[in-house]
Amino acid sequence: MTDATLRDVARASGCSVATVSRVLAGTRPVGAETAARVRAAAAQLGYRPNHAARALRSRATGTVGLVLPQITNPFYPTLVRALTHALHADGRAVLLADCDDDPEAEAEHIADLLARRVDALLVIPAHERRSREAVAAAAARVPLVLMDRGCGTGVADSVAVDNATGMALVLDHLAAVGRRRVCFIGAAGTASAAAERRLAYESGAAALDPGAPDRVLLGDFSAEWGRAAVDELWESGPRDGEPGPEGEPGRCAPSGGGLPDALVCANDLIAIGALQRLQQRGVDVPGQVAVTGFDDIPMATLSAPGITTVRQPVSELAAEAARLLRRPPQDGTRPHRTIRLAPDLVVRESSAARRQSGHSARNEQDMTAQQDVTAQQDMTAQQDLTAKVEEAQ
Amino acid sequence: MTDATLRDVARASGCSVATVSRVLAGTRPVGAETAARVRAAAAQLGYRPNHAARALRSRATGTVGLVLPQITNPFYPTLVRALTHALHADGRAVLLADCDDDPEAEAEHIADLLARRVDALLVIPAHERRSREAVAAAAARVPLVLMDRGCGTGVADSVAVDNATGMALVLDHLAAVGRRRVCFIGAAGTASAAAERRLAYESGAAALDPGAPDRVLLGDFSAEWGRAAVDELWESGPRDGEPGPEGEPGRCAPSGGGLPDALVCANDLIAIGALQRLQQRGVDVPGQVAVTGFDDIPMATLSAPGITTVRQPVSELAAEAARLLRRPPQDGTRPHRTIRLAPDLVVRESSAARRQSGHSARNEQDMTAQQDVTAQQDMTAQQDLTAKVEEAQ
DNA sequence: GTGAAAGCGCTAACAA
DNA sequence: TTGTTAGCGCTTTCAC
Repeated sequence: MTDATLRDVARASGCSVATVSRVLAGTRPVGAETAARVRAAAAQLGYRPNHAARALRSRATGTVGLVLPQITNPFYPTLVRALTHALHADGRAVLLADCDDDPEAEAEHIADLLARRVDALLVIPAHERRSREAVAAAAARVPLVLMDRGCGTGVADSVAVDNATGMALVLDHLAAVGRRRVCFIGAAGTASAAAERRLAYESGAAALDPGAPDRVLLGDFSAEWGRAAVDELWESGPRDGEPGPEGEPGRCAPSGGGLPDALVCANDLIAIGALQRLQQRGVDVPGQVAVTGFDDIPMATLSAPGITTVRQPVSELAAEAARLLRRPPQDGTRPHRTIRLAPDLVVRESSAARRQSGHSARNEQDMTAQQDVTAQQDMTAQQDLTAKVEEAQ
Repeated sequence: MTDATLRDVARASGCSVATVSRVLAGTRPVGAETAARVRAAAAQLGYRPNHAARALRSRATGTVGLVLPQITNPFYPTLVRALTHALHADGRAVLLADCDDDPEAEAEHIADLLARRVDALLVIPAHERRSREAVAAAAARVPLVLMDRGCGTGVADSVAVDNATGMALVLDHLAAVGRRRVCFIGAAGTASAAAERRLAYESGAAALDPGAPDRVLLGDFSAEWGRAAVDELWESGPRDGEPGPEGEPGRCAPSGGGLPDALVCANDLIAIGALQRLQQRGVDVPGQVAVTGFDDIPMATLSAPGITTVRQPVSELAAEAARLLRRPPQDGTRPHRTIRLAPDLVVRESSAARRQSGHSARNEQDMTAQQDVTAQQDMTAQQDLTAKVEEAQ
């Protein structure tokens, strides 16, 4: 049994295909009675518009391409979920492409999606530099929004978490629970998350301790690195009490000797690895050392103790991306928008104040430091005015 | 600048659109020289076929719908990755829909995907019973493969892990490392994973201990439940040494008293919750109690100790699903295929042999020897010899 | 082996 | 407000 077409509906309702099209697409005003008749006939025949025909004619597929570096990155599923929901709410379907962190695969996927005539693209670039060419080329053809990561300057609109604010929330919190000897375990490189979080730490940590900004260890965004960093600190770092030698920058170089009382990790994976290795070494978390993460991936709740972290405003990020894609196509080269949304701090046991040394059996008490909604909007608006924003180098 | 069309290529290469189409689609034999000329012209113009037009004409979109209950379920990202790769290798694009565990949303997404003329559907049903209607209706219109979960009998082809084999691997392994007093922490309900894993435990555990098949606790597939189950066992269960009262079925009812020396969990989330609560109670894992999971989600590696678990053969599952979708459409009502693929056991520290136990398999003795803080490696390679199917990775 | 022509189902001009 | 007409870019008969 073949599907009903517009013509079938037209015949059944006794009017022309054009009228039926107008009723069903809501493009033009149509007489109430006719409209009713058309709708009845359509329902009766179980009419389903053929998107392929519609796409061919109207040059719009109602489809958005979503290009990810690796869906197995633990932060992305949440984001993908929010994005698909936001886009489906707009009546758009989502074509998914996973690039396996390979910029060449990414370029191919982008080309394929373009050939499939997606109306727009949402891209989390696989590589800060090597993704740029393909992304820029695509952005010239369809509306394109970069998410989470950047890929050079002035390529396209972008939406991401405000890393600086997030890091500031962490540092404020650590100060409030009396931590001073903080140390940053981050990721090397110039990608936005790595660089911005590191810079935010370096500029904010001085408020806790003059030596803190120099206590920085850089690796990558993995649990493996979190473990290694703790080993580095606890093995080659100066012992508690004895004044340490002046360390090189890039190593953890406590100005007054002693081990850190808080590890600020650039993401949750690092934090999980660090936490794990601390526990294996018999270090009490949070009793002796607090540990914080970034992103609030599902695992951050599941570890024991749960990890204090910065929750990315996933729904808002998705909504903002969807909004950018809804905007009418550009007349000429309007400057790109860079939208940064303020995150929340989620306080869990890994950063509890020292006296309540942590084996509270209740793991689920996430205390969300609720961020003022107005402030967040202001943040957005403010950034909107700054049309062009340079990536931190 | 508008895209080049077939006509453009035809003009540039001095032949008809039909010929160009045949060259580019490879549908019919074409003179070698003409073909070369066409290809050159196409490349020169940067020709990209318009999929919408192609779809309209050939009634095939080259697109597959992937319908998920919740992409945030930690097992799915890996599966989605494998599926998209397998499908992209076939030149198909993937339309993604996330249903938020809601069968009604699922039905809508399926209808939408059908309206968008997907060539086929891949569905992980949100609900064993309530997904059935929409799935069956869709299966009547396009090739449809169920993955991971079922939804009633005889609805469509399906591909899933062989839960029975997986559970048998776990029980064999526990026997080999000298565990006898095993207890199952599973999920209630009739959904395939829940029911099959439970049944496999019940029929396989007797080999370890006559009372084992009755030691079954049922909740859901969450870490929360894993924690609760441990509380139930350690609080209301009989103390070590004292003979316990005959317990009701559904509770853990050790026939000879005493706490379990191994917790067989129906998935990794339960295992993570159980492990966590055991540690909070000061129970040594694996010293006193072994813990095993199922699925091998990323978190299973990240916990300390790493969790011994059953790794789903994700690439093979994806390949098999893609293969089913490639098959030509059915003539009449051929019976549906149900494909079950054997998984591997991944031995990690959570089930290491106790040092005092004298007679364990060689593998596990090696394991024990390596079990210091730095031994974090999966023992997959060795176990592969025991497992019934080798991974093609 | 190649070309001409006829649509796939729909929307957008242009008339009425 | 409604109908008529012309395609969107492609594949696929059918001729040659």
